[in-house]
Amino acid sequence: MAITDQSLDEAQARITRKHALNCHRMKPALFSVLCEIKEKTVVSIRGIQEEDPPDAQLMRLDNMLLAEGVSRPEKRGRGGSAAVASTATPGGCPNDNNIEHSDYRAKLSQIRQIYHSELEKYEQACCEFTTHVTNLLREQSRMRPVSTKEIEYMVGVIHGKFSAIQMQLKQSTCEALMTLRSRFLDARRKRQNFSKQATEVLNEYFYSHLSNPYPSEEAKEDLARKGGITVSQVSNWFGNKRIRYKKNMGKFQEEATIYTGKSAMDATKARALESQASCLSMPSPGSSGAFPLTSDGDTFLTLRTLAFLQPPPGGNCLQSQVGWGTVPGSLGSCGSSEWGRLSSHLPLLLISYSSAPTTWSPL
DNA sequence: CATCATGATTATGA
DNA sequence: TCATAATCATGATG
Repeated sequence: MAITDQSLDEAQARITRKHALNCHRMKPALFSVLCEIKEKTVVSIRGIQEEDPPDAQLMRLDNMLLAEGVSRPEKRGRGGSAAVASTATPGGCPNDNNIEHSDYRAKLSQIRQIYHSELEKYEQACCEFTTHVTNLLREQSRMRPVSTKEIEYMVGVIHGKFSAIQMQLKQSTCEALMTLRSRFLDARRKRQNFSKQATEVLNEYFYSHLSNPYPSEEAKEDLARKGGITVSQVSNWFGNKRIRYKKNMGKFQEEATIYTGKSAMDATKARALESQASCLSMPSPGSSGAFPLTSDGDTFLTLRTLAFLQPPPGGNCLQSQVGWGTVPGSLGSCGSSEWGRLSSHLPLLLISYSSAPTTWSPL
């Protein structure tokens, strides 16, 4: 902007005019007249506090922003009470565990950044405008009657306007959040088959722990790592697998032979074991279900144990399989034929499986 | 396009 | 809080 002589002159002129007015001998008279007029015309200024009611909506927005980790727990005075109320939800941190999508996080932080910079801008503008108006009114108060209450009122009005803008900002931020979220959820819902590696690893574990296919947290982590999937995916998989296996064991026989065969052959002593196992021949149908297993230990130990040991006393080893079903007597009906067929191919495996159906509840 | 397979979500119960 | 069972929705296949 060019500062011309002319503009300088004009400014100068304005200042002198003001000064002249202030010093004019008639000024006190003018002032009192203005006071009188005001007295008659002005409507009493109502209290400044009447912008509270529509806060329910604002609180909802605040809560959402806080829950999403967009707005921090907030130390500012304004709206502090709302923020306090919302801290009742302890999930302030984005520790949702399930939400680890990097894309999601990136977009979220982008939203957060925009939100904060906008918020700051508005606040700064609000401050500037407020001081500007205050100064203006103060200055004018020398010329005309302006009570401090009026100034406060104006400030309140300004704050009201700006908080309306803020609310709009919050609203649009929330909208952005919603769309982001829904997009993310959609993406999550979109199913993608696991890699061969993953299913392999999972199936191997499942079939070699058929007696108790409940991997511990560590085991899940291990499987997740090996399969390149998340722990919750492992959990999902096992949940689905257990129920579907139980529902239709026949359908899974082939798979079972593949995977248990695979893991069995991995062992160096597979051959020896097989011969041992075949020596056992078919345990009588009635007794097969009664073989207790040692917890969820590995199959081969179990096989060995089974091959050489009679059922140990106590027979409480199945306690960990309770979840697989609590009706011991159900074996004969639902399990035996399946196991029989399976075992005709792999006598050795029959034993490792034999404990599983014993504990399954009938369908 | 119909159908099955399968990963994810939801409702429910212990 | 976890497991189960049912269900949803999509991917794969013929």
